[in-house]
Amino acid sequence: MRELSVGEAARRSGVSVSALHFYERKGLIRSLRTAGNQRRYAADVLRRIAVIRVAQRVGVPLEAVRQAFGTLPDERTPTREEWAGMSARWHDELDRRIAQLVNLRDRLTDCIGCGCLSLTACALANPGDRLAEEGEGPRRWETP
Amino acid sequence: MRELSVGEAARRSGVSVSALHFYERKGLIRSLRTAGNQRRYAADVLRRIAVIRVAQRVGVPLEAVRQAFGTLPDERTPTREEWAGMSARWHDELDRRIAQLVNLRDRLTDCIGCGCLSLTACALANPGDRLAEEGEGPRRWETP
DNA sequence: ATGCAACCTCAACCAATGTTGAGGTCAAGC
DNA sequence: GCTTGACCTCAACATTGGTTGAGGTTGCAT
Repeated sequence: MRELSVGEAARRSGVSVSALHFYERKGLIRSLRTAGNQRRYAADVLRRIAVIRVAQRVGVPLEAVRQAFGTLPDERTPTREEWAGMSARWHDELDRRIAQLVNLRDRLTDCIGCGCLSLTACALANPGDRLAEEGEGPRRWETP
Repeated sequence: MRELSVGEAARRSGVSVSALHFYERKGLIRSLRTAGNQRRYAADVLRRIAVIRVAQRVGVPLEAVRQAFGTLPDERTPTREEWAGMSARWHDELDRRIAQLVNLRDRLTDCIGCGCLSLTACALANPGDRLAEEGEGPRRWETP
């Protein structure tokens, strides 16, 4: 079975049919059509959906994913190397998110220790504090 | 200055006045009113807002924060011990989120190694895989 | 006592991420 | 060749987390 119908893609990926329609409208995935106008997906759609799911777990908006997908070929199924490149970039993004959360956790520990949570001296509470704000996560992705 | 107006609270916390109104409507913060019906916040509102901001960074919905706040006294400003208890629970939540992301990152590394991202054998792509799904984040919070 | 910034409420709107339903078509097995 | 489940489009609705604006009031400084 070389091509997938929406229902098959939905079952295999774990997302709903309506979500697949939605992703297509948003330009995240692409389908060929049968003579009768039914969607047929190339196998790479499952990889794309997997990436979308990872993205959502780490809080990256779909629009940023769409842009990331922009680096992949449009008409051709991406090569393993092209996917590996994308995956490496995701790995870096996860590294940043993890570092951010660790930082946050450690600051929170400090705050418990000092009893200061949210007072003016506390980095967590003070949005002007560059150390607390470094990163800001998804924004890095949207404007790299 | 014992009590804060909305404008002051907004400036000190870094969130907008309209967001404060919104949090109040949602039951996350509480205000006293002057004779002329203007809001006056007790100092602990800044801690609450700080917690809200941390929550949003790690993807916890406001409703879950509201429930967490339910453990704090309603009429009285919480004691340091009560805040410390909440902070400790946040610390645990951050630990879980961090563990989850580390897990995800390492699985992604495997996928780069094997070139499998999103194929049926891949844990990231297979939602039925309990190892990949463990945690699921905020849900733990909503129904603890 | 007056002016003006800051405040009030309420309703409408926004964007992201989908879901639901109506009304109609396709395709595969009996 | 007919039935039945899967599919199509399009529009409306849902939820979260707010913002914006209209129309009116308060309170601090002069």
